[in-house]
Amino acid sequence: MSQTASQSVPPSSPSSTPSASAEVAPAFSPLYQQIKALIMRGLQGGEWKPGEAIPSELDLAARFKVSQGTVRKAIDELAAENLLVRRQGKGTFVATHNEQKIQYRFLRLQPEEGAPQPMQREFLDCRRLRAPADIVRSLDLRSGDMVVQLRRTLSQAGRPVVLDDIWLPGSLFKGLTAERLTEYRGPLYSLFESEFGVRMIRAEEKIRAIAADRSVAALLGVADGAPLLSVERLSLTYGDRPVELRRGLYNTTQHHYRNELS
Amino acid sequence: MSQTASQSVPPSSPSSTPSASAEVAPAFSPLYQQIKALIMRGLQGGEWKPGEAIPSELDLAARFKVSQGTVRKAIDELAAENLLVRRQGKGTFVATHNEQKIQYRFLRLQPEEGAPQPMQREFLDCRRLRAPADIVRSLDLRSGDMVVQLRRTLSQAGRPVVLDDIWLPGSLFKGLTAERLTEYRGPLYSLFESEFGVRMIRAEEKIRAIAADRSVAALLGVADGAPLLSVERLSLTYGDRPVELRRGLYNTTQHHYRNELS
DNA sequence: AAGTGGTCTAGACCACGAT
DNA sequence: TCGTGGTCTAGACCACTTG
Repeated sequence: MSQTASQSVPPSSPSSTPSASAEVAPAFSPLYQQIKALIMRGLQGGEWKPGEAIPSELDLAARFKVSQGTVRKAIDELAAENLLVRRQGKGTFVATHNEQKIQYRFLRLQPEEGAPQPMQREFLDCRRLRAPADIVRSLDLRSGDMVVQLRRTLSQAGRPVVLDDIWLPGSLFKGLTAERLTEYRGPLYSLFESEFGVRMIRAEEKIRAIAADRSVAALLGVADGAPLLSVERLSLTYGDRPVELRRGLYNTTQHHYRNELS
Repeated sequence: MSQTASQSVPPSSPSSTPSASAEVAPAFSPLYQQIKALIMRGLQGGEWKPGEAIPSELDLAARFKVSQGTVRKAIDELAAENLLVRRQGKGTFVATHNEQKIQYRFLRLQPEEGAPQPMQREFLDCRRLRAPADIVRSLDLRSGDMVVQLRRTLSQAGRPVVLDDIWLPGSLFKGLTAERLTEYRGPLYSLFESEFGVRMIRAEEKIRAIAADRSVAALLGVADGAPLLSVERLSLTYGDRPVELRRGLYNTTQHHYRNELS
C-alpha cells in the first residue's frame, strides 16, 4: 500500500500515492482499488489457479495490512466482474470455465423451446498460419505472427447449429493440435484454461445477420442464401488483452440468442 | 423493519422475522434487502419521480431506523440494477430514460464505423385493437384486452435501419395517439415515462436472423429475402411485470448489435 | 467447535458540488 | 462552508460448511 494504511494518522503530504515519475493522470485511487489490483495481479500471475480458493478475507486483510471491510469491497467488485466466486461458509474461489453448472459461460444460444441441451462438438480443421491482416489487427499482433486457426461445429440432435472459426495467437497456444481438441471433454475455454493457462475473462460481440454462402450452407445443412446470425467475438484476458477472435455462424431456426438489458 | 433494528440487543426468538402465516419459503431476509424493497416501493409508488433525487442516505437511515451503512448497501444494489444513479456531492437520483447522455438506453445497435449517431424516427402506424393470442401471452393480458400497436422506423442518413412493431397494454396507455408520438422529442421510453408513468426497468431480448419478406424489404429499402436481424424485446417494469413487446428488424449491413459478456 | 463469508453498526475522514 | 456520497476502520453477531 503506497497509501498510508492506518487512517488515524493522516498523511503529511496529501498526494503521497503515485510512483514519483512518469505517471501523471491517476495520482490517486482508493485503498480497496489498490487491494483489488493486487488480488488481480495474484490471479494473473497464477498465484491461485482457476477453481482454487483464495485466502480468506481475514488472511488477505492481514497480508495487506488493511481492514477486512476493505478487502471485502475489493473482492465484491471482483466477484461482480465474475473473476471470483463467493461461497458462504467455504471461501472465495477463482472463477473457471469448467464448472459443472453453466457449461458454456459465453454462449448465449438457447433452443426455441425446452431447456438448454448439451451440444456435440466436431472439429473440422486445425492449422497454423501467418495471421491475415484483419486478425493481426483484432488480436493486436505484429504482422507475420503465427496464429492457430480452428473450425468446428456444434450440433444438437444430429443437426449442426453453430459453425465457429477461431483464431488464437500462436505464441500462447504452442502445443495445440487436432488430437488434443478431439480427445478433450468439456468446453474449449476450459481446455485453454487448464492446458495453456489462458483465461478468458470478458468478451465483446458484434452481431449481424448475413446470408449463408454455398460452403457454409452445406456445413450447416441450410439452403444457399439462408439467413444466419453472425457473431464475432473478441475474448479478452487480464488487462483487456485480446487472446481469441471467433467468428460464429448460428442457425437460428430452432434457436435464438438471448440477451438481458438493464 | 420486522427484524430487530438494534443489533446490540439480540432477539429472544431467533426466527422473529416472518409474517406468521402463508409464507413458507423465504422466512428471512437481510435488513438491507428489506430497506431495498421499501425504497423500491417508493419508486414504484411514484414517491420520487424519474430524474429527481431521493432523500440522502442519512435521511433514509433515520426514517427506517437503521444505520447509514445498511441504507448504503440497499442503494448500492439498486444502483447496480440501474434503478438509481449516484452522483457524488449531489445525491442519489431516480434513473430515467431521458438523460442527455445515452439517448437510447436499450438500443445496442452501433454503426460499423464511427461514433453512434442520432437517428431519425418516423411513425408509420398507430392503432388500437384486441390483442392477438401471442401478444396476450407475452404481455400477460387477458384475452380480449385492448393493445396499442405502433409501427415505426429509425433512419440514419436518410436510410431506414430499424423497423419496429410495438405492442403496449391499452389499459396503461390511454391517451396515446399518432400526434403525441410525432410531436414528442426524445426516446419513446422517455415519453412513456413522463406521459404515462410507465417505467421500463429491464428487458429481455431474443435475437434471430430472418429473411426480409416483400413488405418489410420495401420499408427498409433492402432486397426481397435479404437477411435481417430480428430482435424481439420484452420490456418489464417494477415487479417484472411485462409492459411492452417490441419486434424489431435491423438492417445490419452498416450496423451491428453490440454485446458484452462476462 | 472452528472457520468461512454475510450482515449490521458507529464513527471518522475524504472528495465533490453548490453556496 | 455545508451537505452529499465515497472510503476506511473495528468490532459484533449471524448463517453456512466441514470436521
